[in-house]
Amino acid sequence: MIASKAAKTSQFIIETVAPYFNKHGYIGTSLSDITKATGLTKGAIYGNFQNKEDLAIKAFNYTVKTRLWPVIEAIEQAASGLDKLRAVTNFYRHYYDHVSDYGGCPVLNVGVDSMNQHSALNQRVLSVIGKMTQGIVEIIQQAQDEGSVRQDIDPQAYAEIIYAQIQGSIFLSILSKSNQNMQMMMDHIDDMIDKELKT
Amino acid sequence: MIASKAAKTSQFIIETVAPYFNKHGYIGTSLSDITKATGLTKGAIYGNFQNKEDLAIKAFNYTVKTRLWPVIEAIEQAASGLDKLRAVTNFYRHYYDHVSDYGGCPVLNVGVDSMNQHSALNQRVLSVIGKMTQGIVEIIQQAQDEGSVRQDIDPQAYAEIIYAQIQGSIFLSILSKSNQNMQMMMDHIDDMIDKELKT
DNA sequence: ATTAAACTATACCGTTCGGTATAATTTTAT
DNA sequence: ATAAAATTATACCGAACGGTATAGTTTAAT
Repeated sequence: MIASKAAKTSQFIIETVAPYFNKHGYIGTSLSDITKATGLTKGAIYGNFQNKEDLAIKAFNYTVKTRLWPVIEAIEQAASGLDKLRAVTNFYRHYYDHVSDYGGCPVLNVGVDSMNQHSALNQRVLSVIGKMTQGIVEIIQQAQDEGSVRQDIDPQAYAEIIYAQIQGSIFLSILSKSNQNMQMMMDHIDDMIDKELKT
Repeated sequence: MIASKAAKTSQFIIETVAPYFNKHGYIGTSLSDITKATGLTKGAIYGNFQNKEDLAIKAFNYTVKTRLWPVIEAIEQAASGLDKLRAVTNFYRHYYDHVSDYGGCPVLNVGVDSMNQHSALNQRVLSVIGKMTQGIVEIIQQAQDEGSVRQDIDPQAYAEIIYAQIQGSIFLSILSKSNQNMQMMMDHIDDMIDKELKT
């Protein structure tokens, strides 16, 4: 048994409802939406998941995996710290097309959706944000070790600035249904790296 | 009759439910939440508003008024274009404390909440974003007229960059329940004005 | 072929949803 | 004092909500 029937069904449910949760939020996604989208019955859903929140968390994890892992792969393929920074901005240059059909950015959507709750979803999105920021921190540190970024730069501070700039441009781009703002922001971040970070 | 009873009640309802809508979103705010918060009955609510959406829009407008008008007043009190730009960053330096008890930024919250719908609320938030951006455009143009900002700067492009940076830092600050990110970002925008925009 | 697992079909639970209706009461304006 | 306006109290509507239960059927593994 390489993959049990149940495991395959669970995966099918997750993949099917993930964009729905991303588009309409937790409350906005009803069980009838879920059964309608999957063509399965409530029995099948509750046979594979504890409850709605359990499914929502696994759907969020899957969305993060498919929408954000490509940037990690792009980073890994780059060798130098500076090239890794370029890989980040180049990834987000195409991010709008990467998530627009999917209902937008999962970090932004679930972040705002769970903003005033202390739910498991809220913890998960905070964890993702922390890991993304930490990833940028380590890239900047690597570039410093390689001597291509100034030593007096605070990696944590710049990582947070860069990630905030990315998320802000995501917000405006997706709301206005145009990748223009994202493109401009990525150019701006590239400029900032050249003018402020580089030795 | 300076203010009719109905007008006062309508205003009372709006002011009472506005933070609730801001915190929990449109679907997340039920009519029983509304009656419970106001101490009024459904009859009173539907006597003063057409329906739930009508109330939600008026609550959003009120929230925008109280949370965002202060920045407009601060801008008006500044004389030069450069001082007006400083007024913007100084306003957002205190924005976290200004909105944290209120459930966060109305533009961000309603923007994401209505992102995948073409509702009246979505149109309203797009309009607010357009006006905020246009306001920054005109400030940059004024500074250019005054000779304090370079002529080759594109006001529209920089206004959008600045507003995206602001919204991104709002997102991260409110999610992490700390104004640190906002403070850093406002410093960064001030630096950018000094180094890139100034003549 | 047999057994266990997976899923369907269906009915149901109590609760809440947004919204309507209406009579009775209170408040306001004149 | 009176009429008009505003609000309460209350019951109700059909629909949907998340979740549970169970008998029957299909599918998969051995």
